[in-house]
Amino acid sequence: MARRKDHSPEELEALVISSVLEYLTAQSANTLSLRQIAKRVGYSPGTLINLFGSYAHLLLAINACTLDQISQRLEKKLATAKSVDPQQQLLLFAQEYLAFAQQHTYQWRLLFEHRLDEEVPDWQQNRINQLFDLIELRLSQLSPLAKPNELQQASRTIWASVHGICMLEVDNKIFAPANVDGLSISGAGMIDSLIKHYLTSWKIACDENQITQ
Amino acid sequence: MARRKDHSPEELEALVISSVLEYLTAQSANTLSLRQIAKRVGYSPGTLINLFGSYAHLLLAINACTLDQISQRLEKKLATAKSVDPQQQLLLFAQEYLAFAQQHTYQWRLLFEHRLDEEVPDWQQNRINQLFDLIELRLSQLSPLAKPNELQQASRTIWASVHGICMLEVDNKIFAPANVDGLSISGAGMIDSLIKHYLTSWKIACDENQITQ
DNA sequence: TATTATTCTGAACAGTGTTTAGAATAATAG
DNA sequence: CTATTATTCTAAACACTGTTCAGAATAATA
Repeated sequence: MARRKDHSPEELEALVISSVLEYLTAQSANTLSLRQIAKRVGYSPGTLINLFGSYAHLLLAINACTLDQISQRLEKKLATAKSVDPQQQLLLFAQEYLAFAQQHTYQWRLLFEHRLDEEVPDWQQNRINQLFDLIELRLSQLSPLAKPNELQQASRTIWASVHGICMLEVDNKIFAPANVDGLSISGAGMIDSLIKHYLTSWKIACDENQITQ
Repeated sequence: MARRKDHSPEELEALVISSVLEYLTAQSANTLSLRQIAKRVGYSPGTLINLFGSYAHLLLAINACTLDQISQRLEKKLATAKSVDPQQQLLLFAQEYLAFAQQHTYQWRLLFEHRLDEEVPDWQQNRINQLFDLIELRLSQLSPLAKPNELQQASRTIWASVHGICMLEVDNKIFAPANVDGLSISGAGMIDSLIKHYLTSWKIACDENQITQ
């Protein structure tokens, strides 16, 4: 038994990825398995290992795809808001990130649940750094005299915070449907609050810091 | 083979938990298994399942323990800082949370990596709500006229953000040792930045909101 | 002492990711 | 056109996983 060549390696990889992405629209990645995926696309487990290297690397390929999708959406969002002020842009940025997490919950979770034992691959770190750059650019517009390390710290702080809010939101969506006790606190509202308050104070502090020197 | 009764159920449970916690000081929970734990404590896998219900519930028992440890540390920290102002207390609170995450990295990660398919158990939600209450109390001292939903939103926003920063810190610690490119951004610095800027602006906004009504 | 109840385990089961010998086909050479 | 080489793929085996359960070994009780 062998040598079917129904699909080229590239086609098969695309087939696998789209099959997994479809699965992740309805179910968590930890109910998934290599054998299951193999059955789904009509190939043997060994074939998928030949193609991706291992099951862990297959999932990594999914994550690469996810990271691309996120980058694309965020940059597209910013492109439609070139005329609004930097703070508003950062808010749109964060809200778009939250929207992706809400719309592709299981896919988004996989991106952070699945860690290799090795270091984070370069391409992944590059993608992430690219996103940080987008944030830093807006921060420097907001406070033109801010020092590089101030920009770096602020961008990291904001991104980590936004990410934390998204995690809380996504977890609650799955495990605690509709916070019943009185008012429900939405992720969007929290992001609003975070960006607004953090940035207004940060801007003032940066400007003051500049004056005193 | 059977009926040893070397340990009472409570003793065995404690033995298992301490054994796992020790393991987690050096290695991640996803390199662990029920059979491995069973071998480690000298009982059969079935015995541990009889005791905890399932492997997932065994890990849940670990997480219960972790949540207790965290609560205890945070409350102890606050007890030693009764005279400092609320904002400083919140800062200490967050820094202590970060410190725990840094000192018990794998144990802390397990708390969030391991999700049951069922809802979050009541006792876990209660523990978490208790921590939120500690935050809300300080926020209400900081801005005595803030409305309940303002307090709730601010406490959630702060906690989610602090948590996000801790995640970033802990991931980098494992996967990207010592950010090489120029200055390294510390989690402690980010938490400082977050708490300071968010709270100063939040307090002002709450007070202004009160005046206009 | 005989009986009942409890505690525990070994073996089996269905599942997992991964390795590998070799079958089946395609591409190439003579 | 045939023979050889190269490629593609899979089935079977391996070592693991969590979980179930009949039944052995002991404790408690009658």
